[in-house]
Amino acid sequence: MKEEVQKIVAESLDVLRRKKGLASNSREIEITIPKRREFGDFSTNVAIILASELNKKPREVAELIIDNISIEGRNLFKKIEIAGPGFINFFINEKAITSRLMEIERLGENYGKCNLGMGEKVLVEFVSANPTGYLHMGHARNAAVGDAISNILNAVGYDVIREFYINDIGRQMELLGLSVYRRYEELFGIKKGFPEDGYWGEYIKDIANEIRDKRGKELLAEEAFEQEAIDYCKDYAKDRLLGEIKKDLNDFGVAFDNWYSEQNELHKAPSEVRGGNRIGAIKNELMLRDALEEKDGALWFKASEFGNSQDWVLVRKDGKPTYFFSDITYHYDKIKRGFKRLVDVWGADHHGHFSRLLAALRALTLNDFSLEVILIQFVRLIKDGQEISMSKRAGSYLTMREVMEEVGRDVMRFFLLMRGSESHLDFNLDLAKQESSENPVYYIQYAYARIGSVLEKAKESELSPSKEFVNLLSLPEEIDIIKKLLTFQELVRESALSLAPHKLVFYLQEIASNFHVYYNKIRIISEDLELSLARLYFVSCIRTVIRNGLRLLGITTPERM
RNA sequence: GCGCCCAUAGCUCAGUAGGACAGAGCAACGGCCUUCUAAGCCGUGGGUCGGGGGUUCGAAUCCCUCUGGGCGCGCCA
Repeated sequence: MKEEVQKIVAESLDVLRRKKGLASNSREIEITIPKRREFGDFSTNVAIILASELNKKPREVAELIIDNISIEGRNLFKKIEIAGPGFINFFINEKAITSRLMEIERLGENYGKCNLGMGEKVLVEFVSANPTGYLHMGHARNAAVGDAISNILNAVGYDVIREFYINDIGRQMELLGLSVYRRYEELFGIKKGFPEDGYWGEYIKDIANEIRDKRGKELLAEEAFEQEAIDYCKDYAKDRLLGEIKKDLNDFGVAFDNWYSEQNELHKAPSEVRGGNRIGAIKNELMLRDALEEKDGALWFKASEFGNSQDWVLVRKDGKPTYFFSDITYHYDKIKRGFKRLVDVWGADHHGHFSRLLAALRALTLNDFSLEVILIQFVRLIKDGQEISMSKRAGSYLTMREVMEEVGRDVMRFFLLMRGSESHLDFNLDLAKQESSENPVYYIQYAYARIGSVLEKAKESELSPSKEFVNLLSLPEEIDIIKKLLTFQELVRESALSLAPHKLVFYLQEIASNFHVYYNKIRIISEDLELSLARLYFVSCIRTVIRNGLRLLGITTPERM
């Protein structure tokens, strides 16, 4: 509807341009929905903007624009006003509004979708947690946001691939293996001292126990020969923990299209580019571009020559590549796989990584791509009004699974999506556990279920929603809700453009609230048959929007509550 | 020290490609179930948009500066 208003104003400007030779402005005409009812359904500031260019008074310009609006345009509006410093306010005809319900009904599940992305491939990488422990609430937030963004991008016409990068090689994995092995030794009374920067969590002991149950004391070895045993522990623990991660995410309702193993894809897989493995190929590429330098026995990327603040090590003294190097190769590979648009969801503590990664990709002379990184701020868990402290290394943290079991998947997803990613998020366990109106998830789901219940009731009396009488919908509540329903498509687009699912959350809360108010005030099924049919049609459209919105967030829509 | 993020009602946060008297939820208090689900609704209060400058017809939104928080600045990831 907004586009139509925009078009009408644009046409008027065209006419003016021809008649009066007004200076053309290439700027897009801004149409907004005013906050205040007195300012109409749509408003534009073009007259104010143009006034200074034309050296006329804004209100005079506004009058000219209004005078040249087409007949067709006039039919859409009930009233057009000039207000304040020169805003033009448009008031839409009620009939034009109610008839739009048909579009919602016709599109059904597709209402809200569009073809903005035109089928372009997008790779959304998220969670990508190291398989060294259980997922915690930070990962959960990352998962909820990454998944919702994927859904939203998909809805606006992108071809989305969800990918999880498995960091299954490197120092942290070595530490994991060693930690498990030391715990294993302890089971046989051998105490060699636990690595200070190892993994201290209780789950390491559990894994050690499992290994003992499987292999007995077979793995015990003299210090000089223990590497093989440590490797075994490492692989065993990795498989175990990755299995847990996959299970958690699956139970959370996140389905990755691709699990990308660093070890298999970057170290083992041969490179398509110039022989060797992928990571080796990147080294060659960077060498050719004179971006590398040997120093102190390590290999450095001269990032400072590519716009970053300092140089970084790519290959350690011991010959092993750093995480940075792997990540460069990984992102290079993403682009080579045909993705021109990359979206990464990271924990906020990784923000420093972004510019150096860009510098490296630039050094590789990759230009035709975009990398958008969503930095997720931390989650604080609040229980009994108190913050629960968490430390991954020490192993003292509430896992994603524990919280999910306590509050349920829908509540968890919703709470994690309630805030903008750049805001710290307080996850209030006390509120999350409440099954009442104070819990916003239930509030929205309840609106959905209530509508379903009304439709059921109607069915019993053999009434079914009908578009035939939508013109009877004339209460201000009805008109207002329909107007809001009609902004859904644009809202989805906006959420996609800003990669911000929380906008959808707020929208759904408003729609649900509007419906509950309406429900309490207005009888849907009444003596008036035609009006009843129209209202049933109306509420079923509300239900469609709530359903489509919740689906994008990955939240279920229970038929009964 | 340098860099990034944040600061809006008692609490948790929306609103930031500038727009017309600043919003929601929670918390507090008082009401509403013989009528389509009370996981609901109605009513009441509550803010120098961290401080100070600047740009603009117009600033919570843009620029500068200060203050107070969080995070980063590894041959960890």
